[in-house]
Amino acid sequence: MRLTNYLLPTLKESPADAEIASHKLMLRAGMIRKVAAGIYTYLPLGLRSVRKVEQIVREEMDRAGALELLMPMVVPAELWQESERWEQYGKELLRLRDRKDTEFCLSPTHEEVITDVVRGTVRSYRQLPLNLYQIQGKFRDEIRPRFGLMRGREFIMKDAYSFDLDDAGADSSYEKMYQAYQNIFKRCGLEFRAVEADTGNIGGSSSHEFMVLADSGEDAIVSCDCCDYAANVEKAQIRLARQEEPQPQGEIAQVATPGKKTIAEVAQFLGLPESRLIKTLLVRTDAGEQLAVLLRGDRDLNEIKLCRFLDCVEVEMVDEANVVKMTGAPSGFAGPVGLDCRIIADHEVRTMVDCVVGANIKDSHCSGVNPGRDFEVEQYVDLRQAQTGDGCPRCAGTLQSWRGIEVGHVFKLGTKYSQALGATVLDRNGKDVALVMGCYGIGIGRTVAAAIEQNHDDNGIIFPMAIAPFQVLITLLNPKDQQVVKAGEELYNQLLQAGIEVLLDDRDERPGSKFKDADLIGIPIRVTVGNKALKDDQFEIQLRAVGERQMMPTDETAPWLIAEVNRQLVR
RNA sequence: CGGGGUGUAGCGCAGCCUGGUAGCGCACCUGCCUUGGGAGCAGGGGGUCGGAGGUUCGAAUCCUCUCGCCCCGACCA
Repeated sequence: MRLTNYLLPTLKESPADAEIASHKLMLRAGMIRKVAAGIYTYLPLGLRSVRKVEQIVREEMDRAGALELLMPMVVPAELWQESERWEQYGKELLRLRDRKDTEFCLSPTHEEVITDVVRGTVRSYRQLPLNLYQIQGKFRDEIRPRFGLMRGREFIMKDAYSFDLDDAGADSSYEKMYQAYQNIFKRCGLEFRAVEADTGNIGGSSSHEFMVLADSGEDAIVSCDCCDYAANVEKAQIRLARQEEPQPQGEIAQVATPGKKTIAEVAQFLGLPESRLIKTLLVRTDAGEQLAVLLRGDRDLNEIKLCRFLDCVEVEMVDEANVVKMTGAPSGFAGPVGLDCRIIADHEVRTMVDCVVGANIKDSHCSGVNPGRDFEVEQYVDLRQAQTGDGCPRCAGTLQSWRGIEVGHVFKLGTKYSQALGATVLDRNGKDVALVMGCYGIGIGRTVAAAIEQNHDDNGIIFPMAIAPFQVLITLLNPKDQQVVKAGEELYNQLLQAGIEVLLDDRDERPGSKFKDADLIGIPIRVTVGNKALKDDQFEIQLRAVGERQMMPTDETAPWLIAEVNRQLVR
């Protein structure tokens, strides 16, 4: 492709509403343009990267035995009513009516549609296993779209759905997808982790998220430094520290802590580490129960673990009026001693000795407090958020925490949708059996964004070869110099014939602008054709990731480039 | 949804407080000049100042409403 025939609207400055590197760079490099909040046009350069990821996904899905199909984006309400998600899904589901006033939605995911297809086409266990996928635009009316393609409302997703006769078959389908995902993200040149994930309120068994490691990631994950345990912090378990029988020393005593309401304030005021305090959280479940949750002062509550333990969908902090009602004091001074409600605590609290808790009296805390002696805990549970330094639940190793961008998710669905929609087959015995399903998603645009997040510098993007919009960029320094044009075009044609994706910068611009654009758009290999080097029959080669320039005889350049492109693809 | 902010040329911004016929940089067009890291000079095009209503002789500026966009939001006793 010649740049003079291309649309490459690069920007010197980043638009004010872009926050993170990938968003800024994709806008500046002319890959995307915003149309509305969370809705983007993919410009030619951006689309090429998107297509690269799609193609890798397609190849690996096909290799894993999945079949591509394409479902509609506009889906009748009645399908969603059958699964009862029409009511459950909430505002993320964009609903609309046609001219006959029939209700539809823009489908944010396709369990209903695919299940409908399968129930109408698959009758026998002999047709299983089946794994169907599509690569399609999805719409979710996110509360807060942000970070460009990272969290858009409209986005491109690969979603796959597997159907098996039984759990063993479903496990095998899941394993295949897990492996395919490993291949896909490896081929994309990403540094990632597959982590155990919370299954959310869909319930069901296992689930893994594929996380690209990046500081700007919206998810927190932990991984073990010894074994391969890795999990989303929402899910991460923590090895129990060895417990010695606590030996209470002190006597309980009320201390004045005027106006000191937070853990940090109280700890500082009393000159104690936060770990000597017990944090007393008063929460209310969605069923209306109010209870106290205790944690070591320097720990954070993992609300998902709490919900799972309490068997509820969400909990909220009790409001000020009810804090007063429960404790007799304003918020900031709640403690477990003498508290008249159910009390549960994180395991760690059991080992704490002579600690400080709220006194349930305004401007007062109690010191010398000991669990078991001074108050009763109904149950000790794993409730805290895992963090760096915590023990691995699988081995003697230590957990390390990271930020991650969720680019893929594999999930065992069970029979939720097949039962709701009546997707059954006859088994060997001629008996009707509900299909066991799995679903598997990959955010295509997000994968491109994550790759940029992970591969950029101050000057711009540094694309991994596999998803670069072009593999080689040839910059003609003096496009009016016939020698330069001739040599450059010859190389260009050689590369094209070899199937290399090459972009020829034949614009009549100053060298500086061309180099800046080249760095910005991040094509992995750059060849500079200038009249000086050409006098010695040489081109200049520069790898975007490395930066150093090297001279190369013109007749050796094409073969070298072809080899280098392939070398970087295999990696 | 709550809190905060913002909306002026394609992009980045000033002007608003203190009302008086809209400006800067980049980009774009023409010409000259220049050509190894976003050159220079000269000329030029482009704006219903997000929208509606109001106050006023006069509104980008003040008031009311409205829409868009951005940021933060269980953080904890």
